[in-house]
Amino acid sequence: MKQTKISEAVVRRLPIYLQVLNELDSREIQTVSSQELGVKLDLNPAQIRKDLAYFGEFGRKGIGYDVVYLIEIIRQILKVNQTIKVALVGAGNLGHALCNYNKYSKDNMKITAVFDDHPAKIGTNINNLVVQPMSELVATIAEQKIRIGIITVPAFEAQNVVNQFVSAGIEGILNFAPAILRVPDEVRIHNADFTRELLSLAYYLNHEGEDSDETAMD
Amino acid sequence: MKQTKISEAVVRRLPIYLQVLNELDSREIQTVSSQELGVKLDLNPAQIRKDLAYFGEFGRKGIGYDVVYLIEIIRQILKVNQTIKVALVGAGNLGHALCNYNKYSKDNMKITAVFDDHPAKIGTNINNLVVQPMSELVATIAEQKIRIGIITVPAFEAQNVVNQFVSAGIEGILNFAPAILRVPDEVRIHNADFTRELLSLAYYLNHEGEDSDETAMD
DNA sequence: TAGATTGTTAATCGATTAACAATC
DNA sequence: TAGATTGTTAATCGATTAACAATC
Repeated sequence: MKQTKISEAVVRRLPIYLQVLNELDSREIQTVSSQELGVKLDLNPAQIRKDLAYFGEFGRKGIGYDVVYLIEIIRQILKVNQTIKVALVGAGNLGHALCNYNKYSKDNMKITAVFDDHPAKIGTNINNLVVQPMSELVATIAEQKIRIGIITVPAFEAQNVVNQFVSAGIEGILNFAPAILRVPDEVRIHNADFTRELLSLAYYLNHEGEDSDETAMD
Repeated sequence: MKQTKISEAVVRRLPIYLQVLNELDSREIQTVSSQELGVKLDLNPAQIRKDLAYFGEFGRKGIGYDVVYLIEIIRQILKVNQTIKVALVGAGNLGHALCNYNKYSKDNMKITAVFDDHPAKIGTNINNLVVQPMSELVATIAEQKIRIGIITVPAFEAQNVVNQFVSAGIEGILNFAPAILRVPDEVRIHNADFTRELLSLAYYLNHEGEDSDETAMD
């Protein structure tokens, strides 16, 4: 697998490819061209071919890509061909929601440890997992060799959880709290704060009638 | 407010600026420079200045930006200076979690209508809102003049909800279902599917020990 | 063979960064 | 006045797209 320097834009498209491919596979479609993928995803076919070509030659000229094979390849690239264990801190509604996703997910990412420091939560059951106190975080993460952590606590507690994750050796964090968090350079953090998404969505609402102009302009 | 063509990258940074500014404001800091914002957000100060300059001149040379004033300006740009009503479909755990965010949010985006077609859910209460059946979606959205919709149903039901949102005249959709959805050109859809985030995070895990090389290479 | 489609190079497009005059 | 910082132009960098030889 040749590996130069892959841009973040490329990496962010890989899970999307995986999603369509899974869909195609469940409909028992065996082969797909970059052209067809492009239509489905509103992407330029050349971009799709180029993205994949960073990692190797997976297609067949004149034919396209084998769906099952490409799924396997992208899983390998994303390192989710084996089960990846994930820890979650914050056993509220959102934490529950994410744990439940587990059951239906086709991906090999499983939440295998849940933590919360609220006494009422500790010891309760979420989807077959017992909620553990934060004091057990470091030991459990080490024991299970967990490398990814999810934060679903309120904003004011988020930085504290980040720090504990970092001490525990977590390498990647998915943060749902609406807060700006500091991590050391070697730890990666992705923000899934939905208020950001909502706010940027609001920007695109046209203000019709604002100056008595009803035309939808581009 | 001068308005050329604003790139999506710029729009996506505005909510982040708003977040830091709110934080600064709550700490009663009155003025901030692009330099300081850059440090906090790991962004180039020139980029921050340029982003803001697309919309007007809001800073003072030699001084920086007035925090309160800039918050107001960005709210105006994002069109969240008045309350924006949002509809949500899918009263499961995730739907509950998002409704609860409402209470604490400093943003002016409020979920004011919740829908679900599961008989056990209809009529129940979430955070002072009564869950309505889907049959009432069009009427309620028209009545409340709702323009943004959130989807928190399972993947296989998501496209159906999209279609109903579109018929109801919704202009922007925030989708949490792990599905690829089709919308007409005039409707905007943002995906908040957390599995995508998790998968791209997995890519960045180094594979130490894989070829007996423990060095963390950049 | 003719048609389709890949992988890849070159061209284009757009976004980020550097630099600096203006000015608080 | 000297120091700081903006708004903006020009330079750089990187990502997307077009084009096409190779080949199934």
